[in-house]
Amino acid sequence: MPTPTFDNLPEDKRRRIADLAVAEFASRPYREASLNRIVARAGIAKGSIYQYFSGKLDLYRWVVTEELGRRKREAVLAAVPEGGDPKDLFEALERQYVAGLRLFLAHPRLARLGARLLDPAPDPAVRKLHDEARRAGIDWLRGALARAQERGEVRLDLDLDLAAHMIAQALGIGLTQALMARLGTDLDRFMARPIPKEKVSEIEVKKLARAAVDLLRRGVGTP
Amino acid sequence: MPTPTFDNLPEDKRRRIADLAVAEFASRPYREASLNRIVARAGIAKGSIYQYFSGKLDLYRWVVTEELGRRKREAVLAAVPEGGDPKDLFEALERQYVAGLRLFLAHPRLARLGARLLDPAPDPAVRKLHDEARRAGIDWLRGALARAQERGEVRLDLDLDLAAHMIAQALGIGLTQALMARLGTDLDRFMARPIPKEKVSEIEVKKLARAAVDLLRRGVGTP
Amino acid sequence: MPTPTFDNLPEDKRRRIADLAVAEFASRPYREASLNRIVARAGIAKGSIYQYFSGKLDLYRWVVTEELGRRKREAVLAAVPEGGDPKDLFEALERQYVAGLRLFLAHPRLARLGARLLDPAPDPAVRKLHDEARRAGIDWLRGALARAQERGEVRLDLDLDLAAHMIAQALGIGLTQALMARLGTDLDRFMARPIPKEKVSEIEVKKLARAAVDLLRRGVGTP
Amino acid sequence: MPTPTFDNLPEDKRRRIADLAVAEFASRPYREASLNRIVARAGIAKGSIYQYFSGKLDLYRWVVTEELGRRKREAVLAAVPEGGDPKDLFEALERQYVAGLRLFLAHPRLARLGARLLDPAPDPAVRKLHDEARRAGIDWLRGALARAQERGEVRLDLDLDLAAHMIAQALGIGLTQALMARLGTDLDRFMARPIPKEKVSEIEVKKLARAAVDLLRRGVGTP
DNA sequence: CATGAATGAGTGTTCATTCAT
DNA sequence: GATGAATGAACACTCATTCAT
Repeated sequence: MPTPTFDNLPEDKRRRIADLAVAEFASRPYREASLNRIVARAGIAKGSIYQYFSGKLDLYRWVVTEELGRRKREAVLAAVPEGGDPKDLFEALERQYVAGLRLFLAHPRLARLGARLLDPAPDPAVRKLHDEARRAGIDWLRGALARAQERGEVRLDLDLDLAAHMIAQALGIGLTQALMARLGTDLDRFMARPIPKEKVSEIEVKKLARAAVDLLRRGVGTP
Repeated sequence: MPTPTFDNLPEDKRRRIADLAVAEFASRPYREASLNRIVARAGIAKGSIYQYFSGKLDLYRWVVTEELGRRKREAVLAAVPEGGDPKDLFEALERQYVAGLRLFLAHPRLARLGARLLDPAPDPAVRKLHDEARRAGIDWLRGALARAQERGEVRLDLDLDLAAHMIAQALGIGLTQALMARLGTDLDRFMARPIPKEKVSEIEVKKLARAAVDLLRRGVGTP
Repeated sequence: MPTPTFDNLPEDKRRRIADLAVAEFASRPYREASLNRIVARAGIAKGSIYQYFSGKLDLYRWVVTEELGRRKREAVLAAVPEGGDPKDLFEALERQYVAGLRLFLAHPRLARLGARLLDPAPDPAVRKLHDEARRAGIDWLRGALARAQERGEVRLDLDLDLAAHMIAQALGIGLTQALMARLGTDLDRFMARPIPKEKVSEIEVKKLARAAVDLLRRGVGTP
Repeated sequence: MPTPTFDNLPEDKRRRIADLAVAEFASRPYREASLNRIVARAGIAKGSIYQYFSGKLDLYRWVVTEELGRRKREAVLAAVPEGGDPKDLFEALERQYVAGLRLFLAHPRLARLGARLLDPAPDPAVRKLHDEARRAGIDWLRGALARAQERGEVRLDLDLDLAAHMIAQALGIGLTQALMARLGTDLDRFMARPIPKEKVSEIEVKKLARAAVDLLRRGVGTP
């Protein structure tokens, strides 16, 4: 976690460092990501990054928890206002995935970083971090499914564990990949030429999220 | 692809090298995987690996296509005999995933390698390899869905593209992760202490595959 | 020097090896030239080259003395018949340089190899070889100058040693470079796309040799 | 080009590295020159050289342009004061070559490096560097000849291109080789036991340069 | 508090040569 | 006589981290 020194940094410097770190860790697995590149691009001294964080791992941990989490929350909040409370789990999930896809379109690097966070890492400390993130996602989803089951929205014979794992993958990565395919590109080309910001995509996004959640509703919902 | 030199190697030496290569590439992303480690563990000279393959990429390509492909095919074939032709897409998928989970239990490293094959790589050549593998999987699945749709097994209003992407993720990674969770372990701990080879798992495996495909059938099948 | 084994080789195999060796040693300084490349391109076994020559140095020595020498002699002989004996040193030199330029145009690799033979080499054995070749050239030229001096074709106050060194360089490399410049190309581009074989060059070659020797005649000839 | 880090180095360390780099690149063609050797002799860590230069090519480029150029300029300046403006091209050339020979006697490695700079290199980037250096020398010489021609110092029917190429070779390499021969040694033996710094050589040098330029004057000068 | 020089282990790759078959 | 597998030293280059200033 960042030292007070980092927190006291001028806002723009702090932002620059954070953004470059996100970009670096998004573009390569942990080990291959390079502090050298980050400090060089940020225009700060090599030693300085060690004044802000205790090392590479510390910076990474901050980036994938605090920074990524904060921006995810912002994205979800920004998407909430449209209509009151969701009427069931599926509507809630739909909203969430719309928010996720929008975040992805606007800040593909964050989405990429989120995806990296899920795959297994050779380094034990990093692996632990990733495992925890993955587990947290699954746990939240299973909890949501359980509560929906109690409300009668989800069929009683569903294997919640299994469903949580499948849904997490299907809607986490599967959905964004489907969106990429629909836009006739792929994740990497999209990241290279970031945001056409077309209106089309907004409609597309909603349609996609709806179709995905529809598939889900049939699969796990009460008949 | 391997040189004749490699093909002419004594069977046990060739196997040792192949297995160590699988293990190395399974345990780390391409860039971090180390030829040094492979040759050291294989007890061969550094230069020798270049007698067998034209370089790291060549070895990797062989490992993830030929070697991984061969053992996948073997696993699927071994699982076929149980009962005649599958009666529909869902039964076919169920068999396939049973075979996949068995392969995973017996050779977790291969499964891991298969998973690595799906995530994006910084190196362009490697990325291309991964992209092709991913695309091939998706394409096969979409084709299967389309044929099933014609046979009336899949509802007509289904977005095949979206479904293919979601199913690929849900059943590829999601399923094995669910299995790990069920066994009270995770991928890495499982790999470290490889095969309890419990009978339980065989039953578990079938139940899991059935439940997963059931979810699928409701989600995409004709009502 | 080649073993009897090499001499007994079928003509075409021997030629193939010789030509590829010339090409390789022409394209890179000794140390960088690769036996691996030669045997690979010749389609012979790695060990075979050691049946023909005692090692890299031996092959190189043969290539730059026997092989290069033989082809130079052939070129000079081919150029002789035009007109009887040369009437003085300058006419003799002119003929020789015409022959040299023609050889260069027809077989740039040989010329290149000849040039490489002149520059200093880090390896002591190779350096010795180069030194001897250079010295031989200089000595021949000084001898020719001395004889011409006795015949009254060269002024008596000329520093023969100095003149020999200067002429060797000026007409050896300088002349071919001037030719390249005239053809609007350079040595490397010319070697890559070898022989336009234009008639123009024949005239150009004679004009160039004549102009060069004219310069020489004024510089060192009797007034 | 060197990083600020290199420029900020203590003078003696910087000089040590520069001199060792000159020595290394002078003694071997680019590819064979070894950064390992340089750092080992300089007593610095392998990584340090990459703090000073972006890589081998960068170091080489600096050595053959900045470092070699600077010392050449110094040598020429040091030779200037003797007598006012040169009265014609030939006197100018004579002065220049005296300066060159002196530089060579005092710092044979620099001269050697300069010679290496002229011969063709397998590596494209290095070749480009060498080509440019060679072309610059030829162009300067042709320009000087053209201007002298206008002043009536050079005969009008001279082929300037040809002459420039020949003179460049004759006086560049040919002259120093003649000097070596005169001193009864050769370039490599001379470099190994560097500077007898005999007074003889000063006289010898002037005589040699004069004789060479005399040859030139007759060859290209107006009758 | 910022700086930036120094480090040394690590990477993939190429090479000439040997020698048992 | 031909083969081709094995070798290990050498190469340029990158990296996270330390620490004196």
